[in-house]
Amino acid sequence: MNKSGPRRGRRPGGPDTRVAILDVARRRFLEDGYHAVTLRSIAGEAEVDLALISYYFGSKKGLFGAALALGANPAEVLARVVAEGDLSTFPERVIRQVLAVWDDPVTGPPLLAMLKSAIDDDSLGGLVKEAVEREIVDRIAGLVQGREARQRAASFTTVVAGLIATRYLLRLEPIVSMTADEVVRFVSPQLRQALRGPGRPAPNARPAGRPAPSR
Amino acid sequence: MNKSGPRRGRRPGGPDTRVAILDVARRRFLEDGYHAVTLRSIAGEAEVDLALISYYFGSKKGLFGAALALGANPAEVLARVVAEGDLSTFPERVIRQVLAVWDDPVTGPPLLAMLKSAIDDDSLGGLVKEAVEREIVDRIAGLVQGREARQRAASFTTVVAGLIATRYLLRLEPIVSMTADEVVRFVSPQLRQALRGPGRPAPNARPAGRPAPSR
DNA sequence: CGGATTTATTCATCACGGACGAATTCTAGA
DNA sequence: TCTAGAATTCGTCCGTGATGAATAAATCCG
Repeated sequence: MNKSGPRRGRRPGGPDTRVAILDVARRRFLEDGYHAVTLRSIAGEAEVDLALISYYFGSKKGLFGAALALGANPAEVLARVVAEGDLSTFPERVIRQVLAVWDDPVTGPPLLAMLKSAIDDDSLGGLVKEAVEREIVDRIAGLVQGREARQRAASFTTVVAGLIATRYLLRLEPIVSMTADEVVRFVSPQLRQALRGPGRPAPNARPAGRPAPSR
Repeated sequence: MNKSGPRRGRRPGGPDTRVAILDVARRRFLEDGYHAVTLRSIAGEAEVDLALISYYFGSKKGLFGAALALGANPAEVLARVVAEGDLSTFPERVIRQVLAVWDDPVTGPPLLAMLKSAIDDDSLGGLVKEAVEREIVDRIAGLVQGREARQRAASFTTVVAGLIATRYLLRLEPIVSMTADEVVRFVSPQLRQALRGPGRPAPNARPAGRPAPSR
């Protein structure tokens, strides 16, 4: 009966609400993906009023961004891989590292969620694109050093992107069910080939043969 | 004031409603992507009552599936590519075909939208995944014929997926700005390598060096 | 200490989207 | 012609993200 007590207004105690929300949000987003998660469910789980989310983060996207800003950026991972070992084993090391990170149940889902949301939201996509260009392609290009380094680095990135796309985004068989060793065995030759680059630069020399099927 | 006339009920004339809906739906989905399109807007544009969509297709997803079942499926494209020419030029032909379709301002965007939609909705992703496995991987596997054909076909698919992911999904430089010829030059070696497969099966032989960074 | 201000919280709604069920009317088949 | 089913419309439900007003605690400042 007691309709009582102060209902509205600030509740006593320190405002750790913000981090509570962020905490729950991060976990939920990474578990279930952006669209599947509802703000109400986050608010409920964090034992917080729905409006507080808007209050602190403005919008669902804002919350998502804030939640993802925490930890796990791929650039560091690459940096580590690049740093250790020499160029001859680079492809294998990259694949193993990619698999280690993406297969890991704690680091994988965040990356996946980030990637997915970057894909369906163009503004986020732009950020990812630039980060990848700057932190990955340019870095690899610096490594390979030779003519057409940037294109070769990009080819390399393309193959890695394909691996990620098929194994984690699309979950394509038989890629998904391959062991790490198998993936290394089947994919590293392509990476190596990419680094090596196409045979002769052939700036405009078209030896003979077909003049490139004109379309 | 005449509130009049028969309002409810079946309207006279042949029921071409179903295809009308499908028509609009297809275009809209491919233009704007799954989430951005609302059933109400489709109904409006098709000059049809909202409930008719449920009536005919059950749900939004049902409509999406039905809309995509129509035409422009990549399987046919592959089939055409596979049919003509011999295996030695297969990689180049695939790349050129992929570029032709995805760069085309009329066929490209639809595919892109479809892909994006499939990525952020898992149930749709499942459909795409199965289609790709069945129509692409298995088909290529049938072509290459040899040991580990399926894995080699999958590797091939991975490289193609990478190309699509970087050039169209992520729009990564310098991939996006390459001409078709450049793409062919830089990517086809990897495709060829993928078809060839890794050198020796090497079931458990690990030459020497480090025993694969254990984690 | 005591008001004024800022910060945190709750409640009440809004507008919109998808889905459904009941009612209605037309078409087709016996 | 009578009747079963197909096609169509309306009204409504429920869940979603977002926002504004009201309220109360915390903080600042003299």
